[in-house]
Amino acid sequence: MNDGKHIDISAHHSNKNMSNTQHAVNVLRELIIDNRLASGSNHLESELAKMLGMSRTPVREATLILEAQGLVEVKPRHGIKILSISPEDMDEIYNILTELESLAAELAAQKGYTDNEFLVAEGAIQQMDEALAREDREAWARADELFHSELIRLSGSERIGNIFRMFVDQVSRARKLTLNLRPTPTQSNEDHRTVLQAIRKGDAKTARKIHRQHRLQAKKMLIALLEQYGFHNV
Amino acid sequence: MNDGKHIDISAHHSNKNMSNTQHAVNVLRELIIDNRLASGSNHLESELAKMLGMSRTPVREATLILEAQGLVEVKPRHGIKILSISPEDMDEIYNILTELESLAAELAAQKGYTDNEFLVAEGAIQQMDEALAREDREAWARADELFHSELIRLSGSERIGNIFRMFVDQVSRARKLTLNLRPTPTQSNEDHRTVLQAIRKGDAKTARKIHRQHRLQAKKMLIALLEQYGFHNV
DNA sequence: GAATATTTTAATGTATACATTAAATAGCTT
DNA sequence: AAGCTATTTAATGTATACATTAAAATATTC
Repeated sequence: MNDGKHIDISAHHSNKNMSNTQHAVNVLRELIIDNRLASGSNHLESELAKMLGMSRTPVREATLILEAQGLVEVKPRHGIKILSISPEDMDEIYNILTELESLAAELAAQKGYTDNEFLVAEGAIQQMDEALAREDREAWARADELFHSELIRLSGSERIGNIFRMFVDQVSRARKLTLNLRPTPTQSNEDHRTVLQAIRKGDAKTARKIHRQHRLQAKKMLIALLEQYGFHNV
Repeated sequence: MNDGKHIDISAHHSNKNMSNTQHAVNVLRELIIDNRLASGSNHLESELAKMLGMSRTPVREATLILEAQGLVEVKPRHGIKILSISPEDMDEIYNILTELESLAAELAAQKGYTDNEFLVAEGAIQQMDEALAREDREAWARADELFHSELIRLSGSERIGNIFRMFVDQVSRARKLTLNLRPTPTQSNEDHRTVLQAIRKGDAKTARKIHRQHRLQAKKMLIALLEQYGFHNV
């Protein structure tokens, strides 16, 4: 069921004090969002266990956790399926992310943070500017991710964070795929600046509104790209 | 770690063709949301396994799934902890439910459903009226739940549904607790009618707005009750 | 030869034995 | 007796053997 290709699973995870189950979750998650375990592919428990150098037990546990996070589907006699994402899935997920992030922006604005709480978010915006200036899209994407997760962090809601990360993982492959197909994201940087400014001023309504528009715009663009290039299952 | 009290786990689940793991998830979930496994209590794997009449393996798998759904916390040497809900948690969860349901209302309105698609939602509203008339709060709560989950169903989004159910489960005990403490929910019935009317007319904006207000109002009332009665951990 | 019944196979589901390890306890040392 | 160390204990974490079962392969019937 696998081509036997060697897969480097050393990853960036210090296996120290970590159960095999947790390690399996981390490694499999990384393999999936990096598209090294191809979306749509099926894998036997024993295959994954062999690959990860452990027995089936922790692998089974890991796949159940990953299933709860929407990354795989465990189908009794057909192996563990790496779920793919269609334009319709993107629409669904971005709708949810839009709501969660808009809520996060609103909550962050209501917190009355002091200036030094925004250092990371500001840094992210600056990195985005710099990346854009030298046309480094990878760097831009990393900074963009940082800004968005920082926004979530500033909301102070652990639960929003959990759901957010879950869905960001689900769309990760599609995001990477469109990174070099999309137009230069100048508007994004502008939007982020405006949102952060509103949060800083405690203007929850504006923060919410602008961020919402920002996300809806991104959704529209991404889905159009996926459809234009015929990516029906990423 | 348990008082040994007999617990009826026959539940309403036909164990037919269902794995022990799935069965354990269903039974434990029900015991938790019914408060028969007290919030805050800790339980050993072996204790739960004995209670459910199966080995530790499927119980372990079940607890991992329930942990991913936010109902328990698996703490290595302290057992499986049934998570309790504070007023702050309620605030967090209701904020998320508000966004998800408002989104669902908007999406439902955009679907252009025909009249017979609203039969269940209408039935729920009617049941709520009847329950209110005879002051049967249990029946009212059931019908209210039905209306809300029907709204989610009408959104057509499986993912919204999954997250929705997850958080509804998490607040279930608090909800039951406040059911007989809250004022007569006449406004709720009115709101539901208005939202459904907007959805029927395809007025997404209104559906969203009214439902949002409806939920924010409910949140405020519930949290006030919890604090007023000193329920810091439900 | 197509359709059906039977056997085989291979994967998952489950129980259990064992390994590991954090906490509790007992035993020293001063 | 307080504080440290060693030992014991009990729970989780993991591997593995076994049970179950869906799918595949084979045999059988007409």
